[in-house]
Amino acid sequence: MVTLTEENYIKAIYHLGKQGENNVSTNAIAKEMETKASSVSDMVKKLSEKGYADYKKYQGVTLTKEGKLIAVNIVRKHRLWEVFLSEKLNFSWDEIHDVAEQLEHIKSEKLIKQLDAFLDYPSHDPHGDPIPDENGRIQSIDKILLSQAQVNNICICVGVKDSSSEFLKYLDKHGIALGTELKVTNKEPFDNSITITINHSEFIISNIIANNLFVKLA
Amino acid sequence: MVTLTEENYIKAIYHLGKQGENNVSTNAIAKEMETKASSVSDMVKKLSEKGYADYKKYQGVTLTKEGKLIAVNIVRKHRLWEVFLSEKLNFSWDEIHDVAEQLEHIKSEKLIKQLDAFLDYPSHDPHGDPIPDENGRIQSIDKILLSQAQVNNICICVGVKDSSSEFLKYLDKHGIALGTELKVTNKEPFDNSITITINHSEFIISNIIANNLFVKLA
DNA sequence: AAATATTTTTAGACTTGTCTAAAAATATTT
DNA sequence: AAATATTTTTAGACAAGTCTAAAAATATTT
Repeated sequence: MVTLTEENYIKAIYHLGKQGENNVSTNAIAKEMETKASSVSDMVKKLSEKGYADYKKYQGVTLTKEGKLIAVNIVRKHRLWEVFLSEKLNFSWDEIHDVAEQLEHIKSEKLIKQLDAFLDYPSHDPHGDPIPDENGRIQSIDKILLSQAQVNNICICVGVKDSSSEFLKYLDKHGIALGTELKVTNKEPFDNSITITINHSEFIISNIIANNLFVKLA
Repeated sequence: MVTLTEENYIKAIYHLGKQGENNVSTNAIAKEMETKASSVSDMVKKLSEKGYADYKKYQGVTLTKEGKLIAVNIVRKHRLWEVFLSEKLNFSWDEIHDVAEQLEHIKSEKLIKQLDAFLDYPSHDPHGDPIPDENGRIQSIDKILLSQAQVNNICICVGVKDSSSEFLKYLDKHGIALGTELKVTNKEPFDNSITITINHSEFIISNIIANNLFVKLA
């Protein structure tokens, strides 16, 4: 049995360690979870004893195969619920996260299976992140940061790197959503700002924005 | 802030005390929650300190107005989720409860508001129990136990008293669902069994069944 | 109404997960 | 490579919620 707290630690290790591949430091986890390093030390020892993580004192922690499976399952649930909240209950980008964070811990295989079917087997969540399948497999798409696109490239917005409420609200305000098509009409070398055209109207976005928006080339 | 455990105790007191009106004994709560009386004693003291319950030592416990509001809100959430599971995710009567028991604790006003709208403001859950409105008001319907119906009464099934998995499966097997119309064709005084007709086919049900099925007169 | 049985409460212990403060290990400077 | 800084771990304490065992109150018998 995996407790709710354990699930949250496993999830944090998974995300901090790039899909659970990399080693993660105690402090990094403490920061992510807003707890103290001492609490992390205790928990990481526990996860290791339960076989969810490999851990040597002072050397950070990595998820085991079993730990990764748990993590990917939580991610699957989280993202399916995000689709539900967005598509069926009209939640906006920035309202989704907190609720999905609670819903992801509901335990019922059937629930997720049926929800998946009800939503017609979505492949990506509203932030453009891929939804792992029942076996934990993740299918990713060819995406680049908008800042890496070239002048005259035509791109489609497929995801965000920063999913903070502020950033999502910014995008909303400027009419940028998943699926929005845009053209890069200029890149300013001085401050790395980018001029883009959406629906024949042109505007300038800062490098910071361009660095947090994933697009694919059309 | 109401903890998950507190919510569960409040809910138990509410149900055991007939919509929170009656006084409930420590032992009754312990039995319902599958804990020990000593744990109940502690918690009931805490609920009373927090203003959710009135409690005098050795005299049992009653919900305050505030406690009742919390309870009715949980009931509302529980029943809305039951409708969702049943109507949208094709859960059967007997699979619903466990999952709804988890979902009822998710905290988000907006979630419940939107879910209510998404389900088109249902008035009753799949077991026939009324769904309290946003202000906690419960609208009940004129229902009687099937055992109280008279010979030749034509009735519509509107709810169950016992919602155990076994009972619900029994009903399913015999083609009895909410909304099913049936006619009482005979009552046997010896064992209080009842003969009913559904769709022109007649069969006999025991007094135990008739005592757990709510109907309204057509 | 005394004796017995049942219910309820208290006291003290245990678990999970948290914290602070101090000690130990590792990293970085100089 | 010694000194300093940072990270991580340990030790001990605390809160929530649970339990067992014993004491106190209430209910039921006889």
